[in-house]
Amino acid sequence: MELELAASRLAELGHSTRLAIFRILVKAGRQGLSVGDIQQQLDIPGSTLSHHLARMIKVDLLQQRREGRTLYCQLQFAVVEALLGYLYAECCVADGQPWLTMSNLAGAKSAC
Amino acid sequence: MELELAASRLAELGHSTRLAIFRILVKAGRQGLSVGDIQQQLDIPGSTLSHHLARMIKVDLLQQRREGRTLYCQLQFAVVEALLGYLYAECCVADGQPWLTMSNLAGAKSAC
DNA sequence: CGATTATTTCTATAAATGTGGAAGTATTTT
DNA sequence: AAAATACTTCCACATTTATAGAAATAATCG
Repeated sequence: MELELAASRLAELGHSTRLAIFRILVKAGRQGLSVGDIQQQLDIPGSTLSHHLARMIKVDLLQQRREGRTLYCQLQFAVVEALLGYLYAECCVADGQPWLTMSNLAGAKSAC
Repeated sequence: MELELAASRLAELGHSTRLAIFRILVKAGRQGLSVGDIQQQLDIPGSTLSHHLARMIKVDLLQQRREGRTLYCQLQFAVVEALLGYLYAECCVADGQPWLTMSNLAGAKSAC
């Protein structure tokens, strides 16, 4: 992933409402969650939510699929993985040696 | 790190100029790099660069230290680590099992 | 078909952001 | 002390973004 694309995706994650959506959708897993359910969890107007979802879709962070009159949002897990991979790659080497190691992350990750 | 703080930091990384600064400063390591050197690498007006640096400083992504008339910028590596750790933690579990594994990341990381 | 549900698109508006020239500040040099 | 260097702050302006009500679209139900 090139810098411009990574930046545009990070920018979308860089908003509290959208980061909250991201969290909800990670938890929801591959099958996703309906817009209405997301709205209920966030308690924001539909048009506002729709705006944020559209932005995330635009940069491929998520997808929607329709089932009847319900729209389900699913995270594009591969894209998220690529984005984190990009960041991680950027953080590979500082002072001539890896500074962000797997175990550093594992430490942070252990909190979950 | 709470959601609001993480979002504000992601937002700062979510701009191509600032993400470029981030890359440069990772490479520069702990001792950092002067504003002038960053400016030379990016080829942008000083006032614009200063604006972006100020934003990154505001969310603790970087620090400045003065040496004579030169200001050195250093990444706050611990903060970056915490931010990535937060993201990883959020990505821990999907569909009742870990989906972003260390080896997934290692794959992405191997590109560097 | 008309009503209901689910969600988006339209529209307006306020606030934040990005950009860069010009002027100002800090520090060193001569 | 004046000049030079290294930046920042101030300012103005254009663009983007966030928010949310109202109207429109899509799909199902009675």
